[in-house]
Amino acid sequence: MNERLAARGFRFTSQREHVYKVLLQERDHPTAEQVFLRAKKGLPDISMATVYNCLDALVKCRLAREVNVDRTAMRYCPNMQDHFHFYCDTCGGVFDIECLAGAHAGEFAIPKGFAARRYEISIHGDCPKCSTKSSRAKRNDS
Amino acid sequence: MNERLAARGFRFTSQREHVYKVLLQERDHPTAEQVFLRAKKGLPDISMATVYNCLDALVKCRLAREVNVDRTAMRYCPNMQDHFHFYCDTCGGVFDIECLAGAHAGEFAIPKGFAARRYEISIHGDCPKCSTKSSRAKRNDS
DNA sequence: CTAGGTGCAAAAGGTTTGCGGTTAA
DNA sequence: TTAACCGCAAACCTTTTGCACCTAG
Repeated sequence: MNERLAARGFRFTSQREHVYKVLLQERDHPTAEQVFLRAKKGLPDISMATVYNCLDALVKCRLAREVNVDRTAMRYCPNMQDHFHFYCDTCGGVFDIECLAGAHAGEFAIPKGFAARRYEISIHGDCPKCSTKSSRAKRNDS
Repeated sequence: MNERLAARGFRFTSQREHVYKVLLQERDHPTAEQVFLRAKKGLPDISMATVYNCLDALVKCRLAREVNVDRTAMRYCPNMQDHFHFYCDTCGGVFDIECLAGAHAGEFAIPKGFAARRYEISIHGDCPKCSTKSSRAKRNDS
């Protein structure tokens, strides 16, 4: 990662290294706060601001992506392959969904004149664990 | 809209009526604050909290949708037909994109066990106005 | 040596909440 | 009549910023 940081003019610091390691360790799309709590185990003096700074640096040098779900806290994802996300309505988990390469560009009726640069697809529903649970429980929801 | 509100146990109030009218009037996906400013013209004493309450009621009784762009303020959209959004990177505008009915369900390699309930597709790029402007200007961006 | 990074605390931006008074049904 | 709603202000949560000190290059 040193080269990646350097390529964009960022310095290599122990905090950035550690935050990246934390991100790679448990690929569950943690929020900044979750990263902060995990990072503190190895680097007890790290601050929230530094975690944000480190995550920002990782995003800028393309070692991580930001993942947005509704208005909840930003989540971070070190999977840089082209992929989408599945959001579980029940447990709140975020799962990577592989993207069938280049399959989408022509799919939408984008009116003339719009210059599309980036697609983002989110799929909401129940993850395998929660979908078997809820079909067993047959719970009544709002 | 009275029936729609009543159907979900909401009362019909002048504030809710007015906020809905404001939303229909200018379909540019305004933020709560923009709705607030526009609503004040007709209802000078309305408060931000009430605007949030009204928008929330409209969303809950399916007269409006919430539209999320990155981490900016929530936007509101009274177009209840199935559609996606195009976000202009240059002017920040949000545009409705018609959805080719049911065209997407099979497109993604969703692993077995995931129960998809809702798809959300955002397309980022330049709107017609900005894309002609930028091709004329040939500006160097970050 | 020094530009950039760190940690802290305080502020910002968007949204939600608690509360006393008001109103639709 | 009364539960729901309103307006206000204060709280809340996530993210950003200002600043003094520190450190990688």
